[in-house]
Amino acid sequence: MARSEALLTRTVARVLIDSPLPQLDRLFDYRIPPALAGDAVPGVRVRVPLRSAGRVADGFLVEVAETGDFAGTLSDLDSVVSTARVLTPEVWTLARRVADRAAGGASDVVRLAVPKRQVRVEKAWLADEAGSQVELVHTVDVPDFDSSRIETAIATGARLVIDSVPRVVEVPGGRWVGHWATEMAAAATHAIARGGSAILSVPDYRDQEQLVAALEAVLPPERIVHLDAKQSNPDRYRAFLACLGDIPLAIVGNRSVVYAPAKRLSLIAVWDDGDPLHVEPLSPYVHTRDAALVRQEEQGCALLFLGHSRSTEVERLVEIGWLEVLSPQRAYLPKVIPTAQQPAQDRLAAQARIPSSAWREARAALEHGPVLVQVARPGYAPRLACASCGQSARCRRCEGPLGLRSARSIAACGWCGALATDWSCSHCEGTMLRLIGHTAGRTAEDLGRAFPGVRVIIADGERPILTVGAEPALVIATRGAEPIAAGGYRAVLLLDGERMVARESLRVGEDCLRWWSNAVALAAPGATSLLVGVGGPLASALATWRRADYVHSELEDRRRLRFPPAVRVATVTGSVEAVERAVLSIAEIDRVDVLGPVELAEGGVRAIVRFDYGEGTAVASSLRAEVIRTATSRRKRAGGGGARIALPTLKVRFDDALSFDTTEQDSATRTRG
DNA sequence: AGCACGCCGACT
DNA sequence: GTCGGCGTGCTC
Repeated sequence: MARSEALLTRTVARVLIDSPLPQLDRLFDYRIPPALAGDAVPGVRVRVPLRSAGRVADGFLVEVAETGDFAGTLSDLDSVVSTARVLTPEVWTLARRVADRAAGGASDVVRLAVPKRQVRVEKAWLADEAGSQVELVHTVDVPDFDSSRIETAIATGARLVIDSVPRVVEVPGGRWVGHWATEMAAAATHAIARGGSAILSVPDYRDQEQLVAALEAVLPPERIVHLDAKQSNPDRYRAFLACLGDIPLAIVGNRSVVYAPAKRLSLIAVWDDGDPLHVEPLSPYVHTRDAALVRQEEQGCALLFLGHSRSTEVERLVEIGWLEVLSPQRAYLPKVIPTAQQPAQDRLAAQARIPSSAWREARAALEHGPVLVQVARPGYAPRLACASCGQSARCRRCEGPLGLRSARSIAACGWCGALATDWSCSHCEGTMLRLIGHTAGRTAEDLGRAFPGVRVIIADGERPILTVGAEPALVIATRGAEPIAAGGYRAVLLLDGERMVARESLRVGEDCLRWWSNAVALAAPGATSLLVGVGGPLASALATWRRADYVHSELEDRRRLRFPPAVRVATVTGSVEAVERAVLSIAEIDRVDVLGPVELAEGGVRAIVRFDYGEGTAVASSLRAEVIRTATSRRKRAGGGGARIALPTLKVRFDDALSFDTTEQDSATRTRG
């Protein structure tokens, strides 16, 4: 009796409206009419009236309460769309926290977390209540690692960085995969054997294929579920609903899999967090790494970052003690030799610009099996450099890259907008600037001709190839699109290092190290990798395989210059007045500094705001308030004549890895290959 | 976004 | 007198 009375008083439904509008990004209270009391439970999809009768909006019922915080009279819930409780409390909390951290809307995150409803799929799932029988799962030791460390991590909810073994291995079924995939799969068996689920996030489908192959070797098929963008809507929804069931699963997918409604989540593992595909391209642009960190904190599950190299973000977390490093039990040192750009003796090799030592090495290796040639992607934007020493031209004030807004204009800083009027080179004191254009890419035909009589395989974005056999072949691949060779490559040639290093980006160093390390990890044991035309600390970091030392010093530089990830950044874009007000709203916060604003070619301006991690909450909530204010109050932009263009409203983007780069090139070509 | 409310110009 | 223009503001 007391129970039904309690039920009767709990008649307020708190609802998240499914809308991208920032001013609707909060909970709305509705009365639950008695007829809906049974179905109106947290997590279900609902329809609610909004503003006026007749107008209904979709939403999610987030909680049921006795009283709301709304003073006026409540409207009635219109209907409960279905009894499936698709927005679990954990995922709701995660979405809210992640959105707040990025000054975005929770429903934008929920839209990534909960796929579009598929009525047929949902009905079938609701009808199939009887839990199917499941096989017992046996744990598998994490190869080459102290498995007890990973077991303990999963039991205690620890956070680890795993230096993956740079090898390829054969899994039952004859598939060759990266060793990292077997590491991740083995960790998942430990989570599932303890009765918990594992979320495994990889940047792209090529990685996913390897991981699924590794999982199939150690788990029964009904324990593996994938959730990714390439699936059809019904498949995706079916996989999503499967996560809600009682059976612990290995849930595999790309970036948005971190929001999967995993039952009793005990592990999140992220492969290669430095890959830009881990950045969500939709607002609020949350990185897999950040969502995973928030979710780990919230749910106390274990968190693993696996990679062949380390991002500066992960390095920072290691240095502040948030992550612990786990290395293989014995050191795997791939043989990497940096070679100078000396001309080849062979005429055809010289024409293809392959140094003689590299050519000899490849020639010999081709007797025994496949050889990988990694090349850069075509086409980088031109940059400004010192005319005498060739070093990239940097702003005297903030170290930003100089660029030309138009062909005849004066050089200006891409970050702070300062004009480079009396520029002089910080390396050689030269005062003349020169525009460096693209270097003609070496064609695959040129490369093939240098090795007459050898089969040539080309792998890039247009010609994706996942695997090649063990027989001799010259495999020419753009970075990131390298196929896996059965048994590993007999030699690896990293040809375009010089061009990759010349890319105008804050992240060049760590990116190059990641591209090269991932290619080197495809070599057979004992095979040589040659890094052509690159010297200095980057080359020696690769040759000594002490990549963490390099990333450490890179992070030191960023600290000195107050660049991310030593600090956090937010880009604020919009009309002059809107950006001005937004910047003003955070001016009082400690140690906030502003670069710019600079004018944008598309109209409007952009400022970059820098702040310490500790001030993130304050900065995000102030900027969010400004976004809501600009969206609500109609901008009256008379201007006299009536040139009232649809001015860009205020946009805020946190932690954009590219915000310090002038070449937006890579944002357009972010997909691999 | 939509949609209502509100406060000034030319209409039966 | 009032019908309707769109600038302004709110949505439980």
